[in-house]
Amino acid sequence: MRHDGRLSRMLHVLLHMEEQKRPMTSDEIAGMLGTNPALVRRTLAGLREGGYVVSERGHGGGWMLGKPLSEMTLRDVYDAVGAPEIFALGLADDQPQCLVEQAVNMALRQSLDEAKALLLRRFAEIRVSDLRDDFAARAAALGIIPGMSCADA
Amino acid sequence: MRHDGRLSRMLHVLLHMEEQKRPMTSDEIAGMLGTNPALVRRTLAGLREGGYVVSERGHGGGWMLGKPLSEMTLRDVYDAVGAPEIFALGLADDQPQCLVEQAVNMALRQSLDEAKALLLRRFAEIRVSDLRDDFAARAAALGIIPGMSCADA
DNA sequence: CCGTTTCGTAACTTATCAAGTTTCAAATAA
DNA sequence: TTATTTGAAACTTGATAAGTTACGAAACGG
Ligand code: FES
Ligand code: FES
Repeated sequence: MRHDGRLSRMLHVLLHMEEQKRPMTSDEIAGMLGTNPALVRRTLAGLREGGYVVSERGHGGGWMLGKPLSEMTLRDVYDAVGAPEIFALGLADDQPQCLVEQAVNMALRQSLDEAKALLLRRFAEIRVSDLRDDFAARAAALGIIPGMSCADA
Repeated sequence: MRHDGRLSRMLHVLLHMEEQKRPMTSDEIAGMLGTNPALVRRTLAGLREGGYVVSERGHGGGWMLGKPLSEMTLRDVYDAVGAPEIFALGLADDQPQCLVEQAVNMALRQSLDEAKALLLRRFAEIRVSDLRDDFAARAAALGIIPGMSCADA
């Protein structure tokens, strides 16, 4: 199944945004992600509504962090990109007449809901700044100087 | 995102199959599920390989259970339908050069893997016969006679 | 044997939706 | 004014589960 990479992409962008003190344009970000600026605007628009980033138009404009990475959890970002569907697995029919199918749905829903709750709980425990810190620690251990490392950027 | 209903559908079929002692044709099953016989054959083929159902061709042929529902778990059925992708959420790039993106991937993978492990553990704990029992108990409590209740069937 | 039923399988079409693309208006700064 | 950059709408593309069509093979009845 085709998957939804919005959360993944936005986390990547936020981390790079912190490194750059200046505003980043949608074009720059699109180049980084290997995608296009319209998609970047579309997706970052959600983060702007939550105050996680701010945008400015015109000369010297672009996108900057709206608050420190330590004040955003993965859950916040997940919600900001529209709380996309988590599971590819689904029910054949949400409101079936068939009592047998209702029993199937009930059991599957319960297991899926548990897994979803666990995932969102984990997301709420992880600050975006934790990703940066983990990364910095690992890079330091390898003797690598942190920073942009993408061929596209 | 479009979701994968194979597990859900196959559980539904297995439960109905137990009620009927005679073989059920792909056409009957397709009518039940509101789908078509080719899809039924395609999906049940996986269950046949695991011995969960058996099929017979020709006059009076069709599909029957290959073992009792108490000897199949949801995990077994999940595997038999091809262990489909569980998550709609995915990574933008599985093997990125960018160290920042690697950090994002690592964090997301860990959370997703935990949720997946929990889900599959739950699936392994639930026997298909448990669904039938739950259903029967609830139906009895409501004073409903268990059996086919689908308008299509 | 022959005709019917039913699965087995492959090839093709459809529906869906995130992602990609195009386009232009509006705002901002030089 | 002119160049830059976001904002937003409309449209196309790509991927794939599901749906469809078609025909062969097997089993059975007569
Ligand atoms: S995209 Fe992360 S380093 Fe360029
Ligand atoms: S499909 Fe379950 S009762 Fe008909």
